[in-house]
Amino acid sequence: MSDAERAAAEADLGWRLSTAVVLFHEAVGRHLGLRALDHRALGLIEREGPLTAGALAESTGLTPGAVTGLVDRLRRHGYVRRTPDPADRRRVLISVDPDARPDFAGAFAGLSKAMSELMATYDETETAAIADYVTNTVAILQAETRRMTAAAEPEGTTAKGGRTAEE
Amino acid sequence: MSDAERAAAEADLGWRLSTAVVLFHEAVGRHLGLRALDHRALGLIEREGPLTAGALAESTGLTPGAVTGLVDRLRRHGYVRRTPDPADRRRVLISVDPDARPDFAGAFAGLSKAMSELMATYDETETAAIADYVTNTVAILQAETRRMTAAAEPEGTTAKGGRTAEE
DNA sequence: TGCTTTAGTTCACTAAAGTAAATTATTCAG
DNA sequence: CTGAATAATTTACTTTAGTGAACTAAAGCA
Repeated sequence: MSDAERAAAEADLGWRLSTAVVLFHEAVGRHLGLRALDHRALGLIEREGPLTAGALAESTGLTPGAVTGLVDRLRRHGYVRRTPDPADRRRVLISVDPDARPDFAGAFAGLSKAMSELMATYDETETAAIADYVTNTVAILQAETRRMTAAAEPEGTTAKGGRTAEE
Repeated sequence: MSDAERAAAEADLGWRLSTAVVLFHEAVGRHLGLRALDHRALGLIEREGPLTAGALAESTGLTPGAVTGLVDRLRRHGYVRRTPDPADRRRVLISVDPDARPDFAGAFAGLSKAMSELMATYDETETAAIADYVTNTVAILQAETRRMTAAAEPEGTTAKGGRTAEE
C-alpha cells in the first residue's frame, strides 16, 4: 500500500465514522422526539448539571424567549424540570428529570454493550493506542470546529441576522 | 483501575468523540451555509454520483416537492447542478458542481492534515488496532442506528405524519 | 421604602421548510 | 397517434421555531 493509498483509506474511514456518528445521533434524536438543537441542549444540561435559563441562552446562542420554548419542549417530553432557584427566585434552574433517564439511557444501552464487547477484544497495548487515538481525534475535531467557527463569524453572536442566502 | 472505572472512562471517551464529531459536522454545515439535512443530502450526492430527484426523495424520505426546494438551496449555494437525463428527459440528474469542490474540500483540509500527522505517530501494530476499532465502531453505530430507526417506525415511511408531540 | 436592574415568560410577527395536490413535460403501451 | 403513466416543479397552505419587545416578578441599593 502506497502512502497516498494509505492516506485515502484513512480519510475514507474517517468519513465513514463521522457519517455513522452523525446518523446515529440523528436516530437517537428521532427516537427521543428531539430536534438537533434540543438534543444538544439536553446533553448540555446533563453534563453541566442544573443550568439557569440564562446560562442555557448563553451557551446555545438563543434569545431568552427562544430558551423558554426550548425548555417547554424538553419538559413536555419529560426530559427536564424547572425549579426556582432557592437563592434567587427570579432564576429558574433547569435540570434533567430523573424519571426520564431510563428512557434516555435505554437509547444508548445497546451501543454501550456492543462497545464494551468490542473493547474487550483488545490487549493492553492496543487499548492504549486506541484511547490515545480517540483522545487526539477529539482534540483535533475541537480545534477544527473552533477554527471554522472563528473563521465564519469574526464578530458578533450567532443569534441575530445569521442569514446567508441571496437571490 | 477497576473494570467499572475502565468502562466508565471508555463511555466518557465515546461520548466526547461523538459530541466532537457532531459539533464539527454542524460547524462545517454552518461554514458551508447548509442545514443538517442539506449537508447530508450533499454527502449522498457526492458519494453516490449523480442522482435523480426521485432517488434523492427516496433516500432522504422527503416528498418530491421538498426535494425541489432542497436542490434549489444546494444549487443556490453553488454546490450542485441540475442536468436533464439524456436518456429520459422527464428525469433530472443532480450532481456535484465541480467548481464548488475546492470550497467543500477546503473545509476539511485542516482536519485531513492533522489526522494524517496523528496517524504518522503510530507504528504498524497500533495503526492496525486503530483501524480495526474504527471499522467495528462504524459497524456497531450503523447496527444501532438501524435498530433504533426500526423500533421507532414499525411501518410506513418517515415522510408522513411523523409527529410525536402531544398537548 | 421606593427606584433600578435583572431573570424569565408571553405575545405578535416572521422565516424556513415541509406536505398535498395541481400542473407541465415526457415516455411508453396499444 | 392517442391515452395512461411517470418525473419533476409549482402552488397554496401548515407547522415549527426563531426574534424583538412588552410584561411580571424578584433582588439590591440608597
